[in-house]
Amino acid sequence: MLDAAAERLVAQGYTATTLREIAADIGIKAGSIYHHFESKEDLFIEVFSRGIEVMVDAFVDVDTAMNGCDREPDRLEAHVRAHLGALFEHGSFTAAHVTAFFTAPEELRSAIVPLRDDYEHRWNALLADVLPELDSARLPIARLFLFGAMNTTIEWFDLSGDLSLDGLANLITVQFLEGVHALNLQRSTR
Amino acid sequence: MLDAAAERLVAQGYTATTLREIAADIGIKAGSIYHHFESKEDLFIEVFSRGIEVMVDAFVDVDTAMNGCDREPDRLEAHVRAHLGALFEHGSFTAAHVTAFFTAPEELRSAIVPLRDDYEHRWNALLADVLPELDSARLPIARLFLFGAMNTTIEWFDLSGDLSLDGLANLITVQFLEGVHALNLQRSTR
DNA sequence: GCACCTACCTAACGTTTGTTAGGTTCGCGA
DNA sequence: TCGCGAACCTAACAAACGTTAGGTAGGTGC
Repeated sequence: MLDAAAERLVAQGYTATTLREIAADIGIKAGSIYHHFESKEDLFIEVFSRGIEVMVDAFVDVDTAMNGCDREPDRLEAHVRAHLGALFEHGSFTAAHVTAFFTAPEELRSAIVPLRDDYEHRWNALLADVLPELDSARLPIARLFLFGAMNTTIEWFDLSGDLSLDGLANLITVQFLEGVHALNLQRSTR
Repeated sequence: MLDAAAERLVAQGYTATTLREIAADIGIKAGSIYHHFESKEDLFIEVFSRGIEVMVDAFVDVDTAMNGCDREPDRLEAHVRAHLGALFEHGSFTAAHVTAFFTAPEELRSAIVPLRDDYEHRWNALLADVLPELDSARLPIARLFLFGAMNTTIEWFDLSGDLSLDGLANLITVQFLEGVHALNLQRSTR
């Protein structure tokens, strides 16, 4: 049922997704949803929360697996790969979150924001490690750049195409890192 | 009226934007909208179309202004600046297009796709000039990268902040170009 | 065998939506 | 001055929405 809700979210956004559709997808009637959730808002809070949980879990997994790694670029690439994995390989929750979060009403969003902040803080800490030359003002911008590059892939990347998720993660990581380095060079030589 | 519709689109998406709201914003009643447009779909087709027109106009302007320019990176940066300008400086049409296009029903989208294709082709041609070393398979991916970087700025960039639009355009262009160069180096030395 | 809970259903409610038919106001051209 | 069309209004329509109250089938524990 949560899966069905997430898939509808990806395809149609919050307002256009009706409880009757979700119910029909799993073979029950709309009223029965209220046996499991108090409201439409409640249901989608759960969906969006799981979307972040999937991302955070993937992040933590990489952190522990990469514990002894001393090559920072490799650590970053592993995390990029994990984020893309959350988007494409672990159901529709993360994809629903990334595409439909801003289509949800404000009251719902504010309930989710703390979870989002947690995930963003983890990335800020990671980027501060990988790119120690970046001052604290530029760091969030760099993160937003990277998030933009990763999250817009859901609009065009095809899992069954020529490019693999590993390849895509490498592409994004290299392009991001070299881009940031180039910006630093440009600034310091001016 | 089109402006009001565009602003509502940015804030709420397609389905959540009602004709009564738009009418109230400009001081008329919902029924009166049908004197100017045949349907809600028709109204928003016009909004989305203008969103692209603004981008295409900005693109063409740069093309003519930069006619005698032989430094390709500068040409690219000017186009990036123009795209960002369309997003932030020429009303809400382009912003509405970029944020809400995927929240619109499929029938409406398919009416707009040809216009989108036209704009994408212009960018493909531009990138083919600026990055002649890129083969035709990688070129659309590079464009999607760049579009992702530019379009996600509407979610966080603040016109009244420290960073100017010129500065942002330079940031994105340098980061993009150097990233692509680095990828090519990595490939050719393997 | 009885009570009870979970999971679902039916049927309706009030509201809001896009849309329409018919009427009013106002300004311009002949 | 008359006619006409553009711009807008009122009032309602059917459909769809989230939501609720009350009822039913089946399994579990005592």
